[in-house]
Amino acid sequence: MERYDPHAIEPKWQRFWKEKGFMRAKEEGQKQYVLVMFPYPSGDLHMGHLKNYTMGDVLARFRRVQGYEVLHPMGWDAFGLPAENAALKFGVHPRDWTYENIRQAKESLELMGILYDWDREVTTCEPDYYRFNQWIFLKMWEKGLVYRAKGLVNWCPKCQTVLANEQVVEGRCWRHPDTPVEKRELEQWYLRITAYAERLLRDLEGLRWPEKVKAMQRAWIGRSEGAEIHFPLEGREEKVTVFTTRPDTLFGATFLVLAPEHPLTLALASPERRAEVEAYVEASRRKTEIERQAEGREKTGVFLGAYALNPATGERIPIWTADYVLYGYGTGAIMGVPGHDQRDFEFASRFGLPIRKVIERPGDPLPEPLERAYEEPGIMVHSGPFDGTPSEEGKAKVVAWLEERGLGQRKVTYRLRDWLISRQRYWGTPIPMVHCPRCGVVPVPEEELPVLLPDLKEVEDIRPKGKSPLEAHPEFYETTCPKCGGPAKRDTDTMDTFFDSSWYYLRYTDPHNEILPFDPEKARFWMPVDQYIGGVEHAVLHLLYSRFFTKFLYDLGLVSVEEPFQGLFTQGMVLAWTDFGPVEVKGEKVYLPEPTRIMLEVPRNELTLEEIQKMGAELREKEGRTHLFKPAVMSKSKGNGVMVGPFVREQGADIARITILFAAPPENEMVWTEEGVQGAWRFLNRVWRRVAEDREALLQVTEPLEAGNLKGADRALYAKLHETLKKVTDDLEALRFNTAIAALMEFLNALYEYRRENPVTPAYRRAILDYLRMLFPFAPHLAEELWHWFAPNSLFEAGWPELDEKALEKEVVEVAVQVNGRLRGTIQIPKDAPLEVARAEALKVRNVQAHLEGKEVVKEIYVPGKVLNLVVRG
RNA sequence: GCCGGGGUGGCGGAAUGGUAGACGCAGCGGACUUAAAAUCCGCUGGGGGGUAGCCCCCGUACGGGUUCGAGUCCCGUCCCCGGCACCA
Repeated sequence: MERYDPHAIEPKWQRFWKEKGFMRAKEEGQKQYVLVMFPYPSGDLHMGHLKNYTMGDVLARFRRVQGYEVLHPMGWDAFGLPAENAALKFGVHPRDWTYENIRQAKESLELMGILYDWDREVTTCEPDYYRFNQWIFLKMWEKGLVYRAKGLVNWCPKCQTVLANEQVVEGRCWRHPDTPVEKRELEQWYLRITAYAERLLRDLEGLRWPEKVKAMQRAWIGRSEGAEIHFPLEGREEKVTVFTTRPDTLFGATFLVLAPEHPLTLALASPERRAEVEAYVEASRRKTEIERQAEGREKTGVFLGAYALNPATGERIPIWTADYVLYGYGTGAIMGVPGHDQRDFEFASRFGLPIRKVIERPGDPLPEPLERAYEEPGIMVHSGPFDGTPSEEGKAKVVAWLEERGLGQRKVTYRLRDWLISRQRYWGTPIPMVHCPRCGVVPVPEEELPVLLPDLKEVEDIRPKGKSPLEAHPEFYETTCPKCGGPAKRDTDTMDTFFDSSWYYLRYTDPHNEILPFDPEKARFWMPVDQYIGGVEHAVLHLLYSRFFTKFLYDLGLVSVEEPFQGLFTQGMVLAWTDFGPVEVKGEKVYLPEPTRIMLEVPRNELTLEEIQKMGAELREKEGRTHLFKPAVMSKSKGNGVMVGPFVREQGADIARITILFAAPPENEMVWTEEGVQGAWRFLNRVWRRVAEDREALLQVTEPLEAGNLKGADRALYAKLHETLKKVTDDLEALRFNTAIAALMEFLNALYEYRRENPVTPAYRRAILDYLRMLFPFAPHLAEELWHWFAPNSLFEAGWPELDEKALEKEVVEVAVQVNGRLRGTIQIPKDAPLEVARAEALKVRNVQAHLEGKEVVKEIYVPGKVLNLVVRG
């Protein structure tokens, strides 16, 4: 008998599938769009990268054999900083570096047996693609969704470019977690995503997405209902408008606070206070987000020397500026209600401002003076005509009162900001705009697209310098104005690469279209993506932007759906045991040569054994020394990645696939281990041997299977086959790959058990062949090889086994017998046996008898096929 | 602090309100082998009892509750992971 040798069979079937084009997608029949977030091509791939694509491949194959037309495409998010950085480091052009990486990645994907419709490959750095970035940008411009504005923006000193709000994480650059983001005053391009805030929020409801991701998007959009209230100024015509969610506390507003950046802050400062106010504004502008946070929550601020009037009480109240008020939210100004907002309370306490109670706690009156702000609902007091009103009702009543007098109005505010898309970098899509000294900003006419990214040959040309590298290239920016024909200058910034990835899934539906980004009819056929698979790190980046783009294109009539991704699955990461270096162990303490921050808030170089255990780490001997090992996310920098090429060449693609899929539920983290690989190998080898040992006998079975007339072991095997089929099918539908494989292992055990006692029969033959069909999505090479021993066609053509519902109906079932809810035995009875039969059978069980001894049965609960519970007394 | 998700053997993890621990890893015992590997068979939550077939008790973070019956539902508490965080 031949041995299972993955190396001998895998390349053969990979070539076969490719030649046959089983994954070529056609617009006919029932469709399934299976999509995995396309990668940034960064080099050789390790198993951490491959988990996603393996999951997508399993699902795509499953859908294909189920009979769907499946769109399972792949492409490359090819613009971006790493290519430039590599160019700077190695002196190679970003394009060459990118394409070499794409070549390597493709090779890894093919080695794993992951099949795509490569005719639809999309690479975002190609002019054929990015010309439509420019096209979409111009359409947005036409619709008023693109604008240029000057303001304080986030600047990453490492990237040497501005960032969108979504790309700032805890005050730091998302790509450089060690680098605080600075603020700069710049004029930049924005997309008006805020115009879609309400729809982006509302349409989350219907999506089959993880609750976690929906919650993150909701929080990011940050809708809140309240009111804008206008406070007249003392001695001036203008008013200060504030936003509040608590109009019911208006009578308790004893001061106003403007954000330092608010235009009125400097304008309102009195001559005596001016210097101090200016200094405060200047200081807060210089502070990074990180520095602000480092100061703790200690409130700072200065009095402007100006006063406003509380529109409800007519009271004269002071106006301050403080950096706890954010310019970007609401109106950038608040009314200070220290009695009922803890932040205002702290501010008022620090600066001696009056604190007034205007909401009373029902049943348990608040102490006076207040010890802290009372923020819960209550009854309005000291509020003139509103006294006695419950505060929740008071909100609407106060707003109505204000509206009647023209002092304010109801208002819904969002935290979402417009998307800053300019980037001062080379390797991206040029922004198709021209600056004309006479006509101002003029869009490049559609027929002149694409605005080509010039091919900069010198590394120094690419290096970011705090402004766009293209700024140094007159051959690029010198142009004529499309409107007046006079000399003009092209915009030299490039687009955020998230623009590229915001519509790539639409390009797959029609990747070669030269006139439009895609044919609306083709998009209509394929959209929406039925199952999207990717990392949770894009919860408020790519996934939000893509939803925005889809809605925009929907409004243009180009897409028929308002939401791009019906189903979303966020997979867990792949970890590997990682050597964190030698350590010294003394008693209960472990000493590291350098301070570490693995799992610690503060870096330390001393750990206790208990801490090590708690963080899931281990001490292992290596070359005569003790090393600290701990599972860590596979990454190039840690050098702990199991590389695809070498692994597949030594062990095999199917083994890698099973290892990844079986180790843990796909949404969880998984640790790649040698034991896991061993287990996968054992499983597949067992499949091989089961089939190989019976190969000749199976070929000799010619009589057809009569499912209705099976007896004994054959009948049991057939029933188990269909139970397994149901389980595997359901699990695949829900992407529960680990339990699907567990069911396949269980059935394999049943096949071994069967053959210990029984010959090869038609029922057994059917079980083996259907088994291979079920195994196909998971371990396609092995399944295809074994299948071909018995059949001339491919498993792609064999289809998914049809479920025989009748086989699931057991005639004899095992029923648990409980006495007072505790298991005391089991009985075998016909499926539909009445209570009398079940009771009679149960009473024959000795252990049940023992527990009924001398007791009276007062109640019998019988769930046919499940349980008989005898409730006794005495 | 707020929001989301969790807490089940030595480990990864299974369980539509109905026999907790499927499947696998690790471990233990046996067969085969000169030996090892591989493979095959068996055992494997904790405690106790019995010559044995087996039986009993405890057990899904903790405390209550609903129910004939709770890992699953409800209330409260603790802990862990992830996200957000001066958003008025």
